[in-house]
Amino acid sequence: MVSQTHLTVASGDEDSAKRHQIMDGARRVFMDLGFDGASMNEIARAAGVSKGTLYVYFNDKNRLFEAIVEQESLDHGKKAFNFDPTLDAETSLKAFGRAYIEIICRPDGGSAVRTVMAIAERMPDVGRRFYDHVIAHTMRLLADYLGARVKAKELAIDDCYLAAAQFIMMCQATLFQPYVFQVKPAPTKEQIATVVDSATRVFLAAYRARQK
Amino acid sequence: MVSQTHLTVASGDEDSAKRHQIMDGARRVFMDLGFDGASMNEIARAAGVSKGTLYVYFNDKNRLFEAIVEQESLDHGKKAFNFDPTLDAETSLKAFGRAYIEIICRPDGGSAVRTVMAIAERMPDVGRRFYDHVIAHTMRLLADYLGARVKAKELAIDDCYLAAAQFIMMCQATLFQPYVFQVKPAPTKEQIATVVDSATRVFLAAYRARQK
Amino acid sequence: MVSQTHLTVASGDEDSAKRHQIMDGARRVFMDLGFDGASMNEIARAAGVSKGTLYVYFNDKNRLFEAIVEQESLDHGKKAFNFDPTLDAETSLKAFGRAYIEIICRPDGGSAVRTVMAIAERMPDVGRRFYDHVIAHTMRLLADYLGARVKAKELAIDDCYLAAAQFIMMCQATLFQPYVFQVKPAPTKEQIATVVDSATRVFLAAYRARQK
Amino acid sequence: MVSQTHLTVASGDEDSAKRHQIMDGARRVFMDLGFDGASMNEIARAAGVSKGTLYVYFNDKNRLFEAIVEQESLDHGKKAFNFDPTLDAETSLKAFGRAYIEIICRPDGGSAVRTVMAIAERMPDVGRRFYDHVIAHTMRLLADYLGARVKAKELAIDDCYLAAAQFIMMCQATLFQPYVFQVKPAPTKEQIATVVDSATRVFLAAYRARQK
DNA sequence: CATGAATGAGCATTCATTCAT
DNA sequence: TATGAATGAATGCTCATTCAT
Repeated sequence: MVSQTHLTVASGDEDSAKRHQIMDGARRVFMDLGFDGASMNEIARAAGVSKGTLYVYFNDKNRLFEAIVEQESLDHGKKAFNFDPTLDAETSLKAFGRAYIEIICRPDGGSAVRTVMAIAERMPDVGRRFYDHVIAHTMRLLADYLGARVKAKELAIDDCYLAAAQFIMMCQATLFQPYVFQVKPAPTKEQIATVVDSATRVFLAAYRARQK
Repeated sequence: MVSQTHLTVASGDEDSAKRHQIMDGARRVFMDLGFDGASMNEIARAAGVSKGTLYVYFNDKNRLFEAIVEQESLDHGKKAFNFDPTLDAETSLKAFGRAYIEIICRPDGGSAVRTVMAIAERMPDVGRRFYDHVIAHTMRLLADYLGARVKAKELAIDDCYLAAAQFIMMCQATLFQPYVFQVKPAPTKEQIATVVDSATRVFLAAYRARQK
Repeated sequence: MVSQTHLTVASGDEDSAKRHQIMDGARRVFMDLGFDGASMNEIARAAGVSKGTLYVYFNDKNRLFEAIVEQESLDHGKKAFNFDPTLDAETSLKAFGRAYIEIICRPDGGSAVRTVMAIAERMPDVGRRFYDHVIAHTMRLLADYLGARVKAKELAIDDCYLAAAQFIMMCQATLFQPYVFQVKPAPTKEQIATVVDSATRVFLAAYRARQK
Repeated sequence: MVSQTHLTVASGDEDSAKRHQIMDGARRVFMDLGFDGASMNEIARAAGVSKGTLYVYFNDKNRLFEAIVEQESLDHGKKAFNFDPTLDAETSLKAFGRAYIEIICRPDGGSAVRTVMAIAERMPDVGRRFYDHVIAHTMRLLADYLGARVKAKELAIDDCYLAAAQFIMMCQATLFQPYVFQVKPAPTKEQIATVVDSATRVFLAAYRARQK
């Protein structure tokens, strides 16, 4: 039995409906307005609970924010980018690239990155954990896959983690930054396909094992 | 009662010494603490002027912030990454890549990206202009250089802007995000060299024109 | 819907075990932290009941506090400082003085005085009743005893109530105020003896009947 | 030049008119309602300034309260109970006793004792300093005077400090406690005279040197 | 033009109280 | 009857902004 709030152990557990309701409202407000821009008043309104109730479930604004980022991280981590190590690189990279960009360029995806990045200086732990769970985690998954393809002699890569990062970054080219800086709306599937395909081409040109 | 001194132009010029003094102080505070974290009090202290004086030169906090981002954009734009279109790609790309990463991963450089990104949802114009002047501008410069090298038959590229973006993104791989999420300090020159060299290799593997 | 359980008498009796349980917890919290410093939450915890139950037995915080002060008064009043009107003054005064100081300088005794005094301006009735039941009551007991000794020709006193007050106040000299202002801890039995003995000496020097 | 507030050094010094204005308003509210009962809003209203201004002159509510108690202590300490060591005891004691009771039973005087006593448990330093500057200080003055009269062979006292405390406490008999518990209004001069005269009589009966 | 004292709306947080279960 | 989740008014405090000097 995990007692998570200090005084009044709030209705049931970490998984109470109210708790979810609060986190849902808070996520929207935090992601839209940033940590400082979001007021507990507005969060309460968005969540459809009273201000007091917020504090029954979360000790303070920081803790509420951290809980949301943590949740976001877990959700993200669960999106298993099902890498099949026996599948060929071109197919896998394209599929992964599309899925990845679709996630981070969805309203909430981008906002989470932006929101956490914004607060990282003042809440380094939050930044660190988010980076590790969301960004580095994905890179590690991809790196592992690449390692498998190296073993399978399809690819020739020295530093698989660096290569994974390169691929992920290339997939974002011309898509993520305009989106996060509010220059363009979320990219269409076609735009994503174009960029991811190009990234895949470049990647394979450099890293495909030269067959004899 | 005739109001003459309303718009941005206040006492004297846009270029008065006081104005610069204020902007210098404000830049430091904004970049360190973010828009919301920066208080006008602290800005006044950092700038060495009184709080009232701030409002003589800038109508409000937003305008002061916008002026600083604008200035930052211009400064950045002036950093002509002197591309010599006659120089070969490998040399040019490596030189550019290193200079670029050193800039965006310098404490203040990174903070500007982070700070503007953080506020982009609430101040879309600021985000847009920053993106255009700083990020897209650099990509266009690189794209133009790449175009020249295509013309010179050294490179074979369909979409030079996309290619430019790919290169710039690859240069950031494993460097910029850990830095901006406070996971790692600013990268050393050696780390930068390693990543940029690898990006260059990948890039050229894909885009070097096949000599007959 | 007939509301039956509104006034002070709730579940069962004024003397129900729950009621006592609540008052015991509340007394500790109120005396430690003062009226404003005590929160109903903490009182509920100290009493081992839920917050809601507090309101079943007491209409509100004020009423709970009043009930406790009343109880305290009654308890205090019951501490019959068994004056034997046939006993000689010196013995009786010393015994009474020691007992009295030990009571008001015990952590809880002093806290009650302090706590009630603190709130007296905002809850004059509470102050009045406490003064009457606790302080004046004791003075009257002592005054009555002194009256008996006057009748017995041992003492010569015009205003026995004033004399009683004088003795009681003298007993507190250098003991009660440092204690209540947190300058010194509760006095030891030796310190009490010294001060009470001195008070008795002064008192008798002034009020002992001059024997023919 | 004493800089007393941290950021904006408030208008001039510790003695600025505004500061006094705030303290005057705050004193009334604190003494009437106690520390917890007084809200900064009400204090601002009573002082005729805005809430923000309160915080320009005092870091927080505690500091404002402490400043007032300190001021009260100083004021009290300055009330030199001009003891002339050559004057006879009866005259001096009566004069002192009346002056003393008039002070501590004046609306504000009594409230200060009550207010400080009430908070002493949570702000021990405040209690200690008040006790030392106000209560013990006066006792020391009287004790010194008594010492002089002992030297002059008018009085015979072992422990002058204890004797001083006894006299001061006796003067309060039937006056201070009913007043502070809101049972009676501040005593009249006649009531004070009666009690002080009686205290003096008792005191001298015990402590007058026996002339041969 | 420059100042900095003053403002008051806004913030995060607490807590006495209510009420469905 | 007893609970404890939920409430929302009130609190201490901050800070962008104004304005008399």
